[in-house]
Amino acid sequence: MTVTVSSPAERRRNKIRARILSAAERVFAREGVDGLSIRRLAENIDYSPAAIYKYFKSKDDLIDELKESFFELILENVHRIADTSTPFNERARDCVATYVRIAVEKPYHYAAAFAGEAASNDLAPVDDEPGFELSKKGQAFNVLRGMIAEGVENGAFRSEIDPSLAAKSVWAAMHGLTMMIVHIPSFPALKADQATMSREDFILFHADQVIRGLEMHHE
Amino acid sequence: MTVTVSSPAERRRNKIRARILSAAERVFAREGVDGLSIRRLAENIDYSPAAIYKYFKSKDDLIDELKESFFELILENVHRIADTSTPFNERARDCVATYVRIAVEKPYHYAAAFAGEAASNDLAPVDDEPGFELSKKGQAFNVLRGMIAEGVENGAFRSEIDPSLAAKSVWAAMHGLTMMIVHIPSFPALKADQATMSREDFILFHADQVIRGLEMHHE
DNA sequence: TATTTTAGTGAACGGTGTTTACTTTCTGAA
DNA sequence: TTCAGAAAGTAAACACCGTTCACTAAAATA
Repeated sequence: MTVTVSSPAERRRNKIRARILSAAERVFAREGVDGLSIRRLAENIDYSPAAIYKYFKSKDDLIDELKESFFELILENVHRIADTSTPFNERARDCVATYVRIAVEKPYHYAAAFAGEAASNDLAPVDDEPGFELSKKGQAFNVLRGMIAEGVENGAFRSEIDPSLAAKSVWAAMHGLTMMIVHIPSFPALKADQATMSREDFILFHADQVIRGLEMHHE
Repeated sequence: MTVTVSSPAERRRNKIRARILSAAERVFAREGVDGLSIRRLAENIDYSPAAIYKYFKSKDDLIDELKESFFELILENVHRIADTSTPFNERARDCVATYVRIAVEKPYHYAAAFAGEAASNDLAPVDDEPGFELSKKGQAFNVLRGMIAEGVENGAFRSEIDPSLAAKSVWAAMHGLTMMIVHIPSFPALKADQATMSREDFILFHADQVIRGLEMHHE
């Protein structure tokens, strides 16, 4: 059925590319962007430093690929939860909590993804026209926006809420928690303030707090 | 009244230290950590690179001082607002909005302050015993916590709220917005999604949203 | 088989933070 | 005032970094 879409040469090339990426992934996950140098990487895979440049335009390019597949991982997990049929509030909370959880598991990836100047084409455009390649980050944003729109429609959230705007606010709030944990490994425990709540619980607490901001004020 | 607490030599030394810091501040504010190199800095003030090391232990040390005085600036401004007697909700909102506003004015400072591994003694201990030097960041946190405690006491916020915990959540939420703006200069406007709301308005919207999460749920 | 493309390399360029050994200048006590 | 010792300042080197370039060797193509 599938026509031979790749020559042997091409497959060999992709294999080496993948080997470079996987070696890079390994050291990047452990030591971050500063621990990952082209020269070290080349040494690891027994190539000369210059060889890397036959496969990647630059170090930044290489790292961009690591970040993109990291967000692919987040997106997969969030999607899996978003597509279940558990009660709405719980589902929404689990989605945002999962986002934070996975991000925190690879702190260097997450921090790097939100460092530097931003490519400007970085986050989500509103429409995903077919054929228009949307970044994984952008896709994740769209899942969130859809979820909030659902909440507004079914009456869980205040009716005057603009889902696009609210999604940005919610994203920012969860992004902040993630960055805090990434930056302060003991968070939410502080120095003289030993953990009154586990990190897991705090993530849920924060998610609840954020969603509460969207809810109707009834009772 | 004041005894001569500094010798001429000492004053001369401090002057040069200050000159180094101010030159560093200038280029750091414009070009960030990557634009600031010891060698460029030395050139700017007509010293040899090695001379810098007579005044600062390392480049990181130097930058830490820039960050600390940046947070001093934030703290001053937040304090000024926290100490007014405008209505509580408005005051709270203005505090957090001001935090974001000032941070966004010096994006490199803010980003650098929340990059890397965190010194662990970074954020706030709960008690400020006299004689214990609290970082400016820590002091800012304490202002926020006090504010939330006030809200709980006067019935504006839900009574079951733990001010310490809630302060961490609120901080995280505002931190996230700040990071978003710092990272995506056009935020909250996205690519195919042109500004439906100005940045100023969005900051207030987000602040409202966050505070709403703390409020009582009455009608 | 001859030719062109591709994979891979060693050496260099220009940059970085930092240390070391050295000289000069200033300062504080005898 | 002189003189020892501290402090200020430096040139040169060390050990890195990302990247480019001219080059060879190997593989693919015609």
